[in-house]
Amino acid sequence: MEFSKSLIQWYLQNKRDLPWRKTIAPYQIWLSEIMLQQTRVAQGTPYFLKFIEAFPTVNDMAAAPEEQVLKLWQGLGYYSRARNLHATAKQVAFEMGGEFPDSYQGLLQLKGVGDYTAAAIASIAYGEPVPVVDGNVYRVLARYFGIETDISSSGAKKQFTEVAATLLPKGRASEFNQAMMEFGALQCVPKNPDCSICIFNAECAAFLTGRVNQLPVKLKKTKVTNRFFNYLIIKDAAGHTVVNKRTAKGIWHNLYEFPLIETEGEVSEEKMSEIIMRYFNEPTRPSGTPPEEGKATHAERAVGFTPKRITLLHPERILHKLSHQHLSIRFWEVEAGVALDKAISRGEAMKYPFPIVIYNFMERYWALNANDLFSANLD
DNA sequence: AACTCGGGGGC
DNA sequence: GCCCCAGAGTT
Repeated sequence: MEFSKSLIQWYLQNKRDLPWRKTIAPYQIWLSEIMLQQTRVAQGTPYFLKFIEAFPTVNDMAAAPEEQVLKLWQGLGYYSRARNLHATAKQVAFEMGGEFPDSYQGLLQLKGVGDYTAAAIASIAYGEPVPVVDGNVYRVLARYFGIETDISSSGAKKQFTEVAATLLPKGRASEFNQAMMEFGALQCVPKNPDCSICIFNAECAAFLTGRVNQLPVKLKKTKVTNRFFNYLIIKDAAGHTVVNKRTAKGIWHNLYEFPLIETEGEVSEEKMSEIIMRYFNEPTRPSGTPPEEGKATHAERAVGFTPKRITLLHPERILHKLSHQHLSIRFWEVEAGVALDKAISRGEAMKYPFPIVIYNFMERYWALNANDLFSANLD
C-alpha cells in the first residue's frame, strides 16, 4: 500500500481526541496552530480551552486589550506569538469583516503565520492541498527516506516540503497533514521509538539500516548566555509595590516585572545590598535628558526614597532556564517607609501579565508572611 | 544564514 | 545535562 494510504489508515485508528479537532473553523484552527508552535499538545491544550472560553470568536479577541491576551498567555512562552495573535485578530476583525483569508497565500500575510501555520490552516480549514513541514514531518520523512540533510540548514525546508508535496494525496490534505504530525508525535518519536510495532518497519530506510537514532540530522546548537537578575519587591507604607512594563526588545517584551537590577555576574549578598541602596539614592535624571540605553528611567524606578530595610527573600538563587538564556534570579524586599504614588496593591499587581518565574514567586511570597519564608520550600 | 524568542517534559 | 516540542520574525 502506498505511504499516504497506510499513514491515514494508521491515523484514523490512533488519533487523539483533541479539542481543535472538533471543528474546521479557521479561527479555532488558527488559534490552536499558533499555540502549538514549538509547544507540546499537553502544554498548549489548557490554554486553548481558556482562550476559546474567553474569546469565542475572533471579534471577541480583537475587542480585548493586548494585556488581557498576554495575561491569558502567561506561562506559555514565546510571547511574540500572543502579541501577533492579538494584532492579527484585530486585522481580521476590523479590516476583513471577521473572515480569515481563504487561501495559503492569503493566510501567509498574517502576523505570526509562517509557512507551516499557513499550510496547516489552509489544509485543515479549507482542504487546500499544501503540505505542512514541522518537526514531526522532518523526523518522519528523514527516517522513512533516509534523508541526511541537516534540518537546521537553509535548504532543508524546501527539500522536505517538496518530498511531502509528492506524498500528499489530493483531496485528503487535511487528514494527511494531521496524520504526519500525529505519527511523529505518537509513533515516530524523537528518542527510542518502538519500531517493532511500526507499520512502516518493513520499508523505513532508517530502521532497515539501523539509523533511527541518527535521523534526522540536526547540527546547529543554540548557545546559552548566563544573566543575573535582582528583582526589587518594593513594600511601601501601605504595603503596596511597584511593577514596570518591559518595553525594550528582548525576552518578555510587554510583560511586567519588578524594578530590576541586572549584574554582570554573581554578586555577594552584602555587595548587592549596597548596590540596591545606591540605586535608590542616585540623583534624579535632569528633565529633558534621554534615558541611558537599557537603563530604567526615573519614573520606572520609583526612586525618591531611602530604603528603610533591604531583605533577601530567598537564600538560594532561583535558576530559570530558557532555551538560550540561563537566568539566576534573586528577589529582594525593599521597605520604603513612606507611601509611594506609583505603588499598587498586591492584588492589583497579580492581574498583570508576568513571566511565569516571577508570577510563581509572587504567589508563594505573598501567600506567606516574612517569617515563614526561609523555612518554606520555594523550589 | 544566523540569532532571538519560553517554558516544560522525557530520558 | 541535553534535546525536542503542530515555528516565526529580525538582523
